[in-house]
Amino acid sequence: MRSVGEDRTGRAVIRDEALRLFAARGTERVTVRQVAAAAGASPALVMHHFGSKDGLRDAVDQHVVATVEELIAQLARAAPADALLRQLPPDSPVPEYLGRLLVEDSAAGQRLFERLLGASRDALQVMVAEGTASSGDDPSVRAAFLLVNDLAVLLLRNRLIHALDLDPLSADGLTRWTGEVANIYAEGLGGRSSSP
Amino acid sequence: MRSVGEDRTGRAVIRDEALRLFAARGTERVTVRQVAAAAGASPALVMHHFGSKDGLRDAVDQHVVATVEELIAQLARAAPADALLRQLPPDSPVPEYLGRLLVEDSAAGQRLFERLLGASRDALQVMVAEGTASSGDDPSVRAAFLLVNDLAVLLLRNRLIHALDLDPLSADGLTRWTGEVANIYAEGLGGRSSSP
DNA sequence: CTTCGGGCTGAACGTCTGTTTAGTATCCTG
DNA sequence: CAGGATACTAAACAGACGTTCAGCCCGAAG
Repeated sequence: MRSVGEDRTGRAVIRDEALRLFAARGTERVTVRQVAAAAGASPALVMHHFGSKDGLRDAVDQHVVATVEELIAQLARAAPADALLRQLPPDSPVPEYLGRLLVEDSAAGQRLFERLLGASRDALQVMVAEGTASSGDDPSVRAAFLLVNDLAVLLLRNRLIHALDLDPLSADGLTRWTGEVANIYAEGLGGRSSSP
Repeated sequence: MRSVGEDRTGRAVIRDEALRLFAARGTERVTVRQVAAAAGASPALVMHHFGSKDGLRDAVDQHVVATVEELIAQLARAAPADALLRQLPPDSPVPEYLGRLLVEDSAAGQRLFERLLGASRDALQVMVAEGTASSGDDPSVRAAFLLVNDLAVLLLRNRLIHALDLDPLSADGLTRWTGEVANIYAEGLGGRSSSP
């Protein structure tokens, strides 16, 4: 099955194609046969490697979570979550899959969210120590607010692309978005514009 | 099929039960047979009233969109989107369904998002006119940011419930959440606590 | 009373699903 | 070279799915 120039194992090819399809259409709307066809394999091979469709989904989950953990580890501290995404190729299916993972009621998604919330808490504490932020009346809620604001862009990316004609995860979009966010976080909604 | 004290039509019962199930599990994971059973009817009756499962989903979409439009209309101007949700019963399936509607790639969801973005723009302009906010360097992005921050709570509600042990849509949760948000919007992240 | 039409049902249909099975080719290992 | 694991396939299976169909029940209209 593997084509000549291909260095991934057949298992990895199937996993990657599943990731692409799951991200684009959602797990439920993608069949094992479609994954197999996209990977140039037979449905039975998918079962051979992953045991079941659930097993395939678990493997994709695990792969995406590992990718995200790696990104978090690279930017150890105080880096805005948006910046993480610059490290992914612009057509990566990871952000969209991540969105689905976080919205669905899966154990993997809940675990990941709690991990991210911890990272958000840490980042906030660093900023407090640096004097660039206050921890607010309710530090847990403040950290959660900062996190979900970053994640919202992921979850509503397609809505924003069509409504604003701007992909908030493109280079241009990221600049405009984070610019406005930094502005608000610095001085609140009332703050004078940075270019008055 | 209608029970004695029931004043809804059979059609409405099916639509409401479908809304409940779709909100909880997602459209794909709910079968026509499950909706029919929940409504105390036969699968064939669902088809009789809605033509197809897609027709049922369209009817639910339309009903939810109408509910939301009504809420928007009631609080004509400058009210935080969170406050809208106080008007719904605490166990209403509408917020969760709304979240799914906005995340999925449906035309209805896109239309609704654009409507909400318009409302957010209007609210921001009102605040600017009142002098309680600046329109920022990029008013469109600023309005979008404010909107998706409100929507993020909807989309990640279940994650927050489990991670913080706090439902941001409960009375208590809404107070804590909006308190922190108001704090940040008023003075930015660096602003001194409101109860020092 | 008859007729009509909408609410409603049980049973079936064809299709698609995830999965199993039995078997072939390929490659490493001893 | 023997032999056993591993990668892989075609074909079939059982069940669930959305949907269709023929017909029942019952209140309203003529």
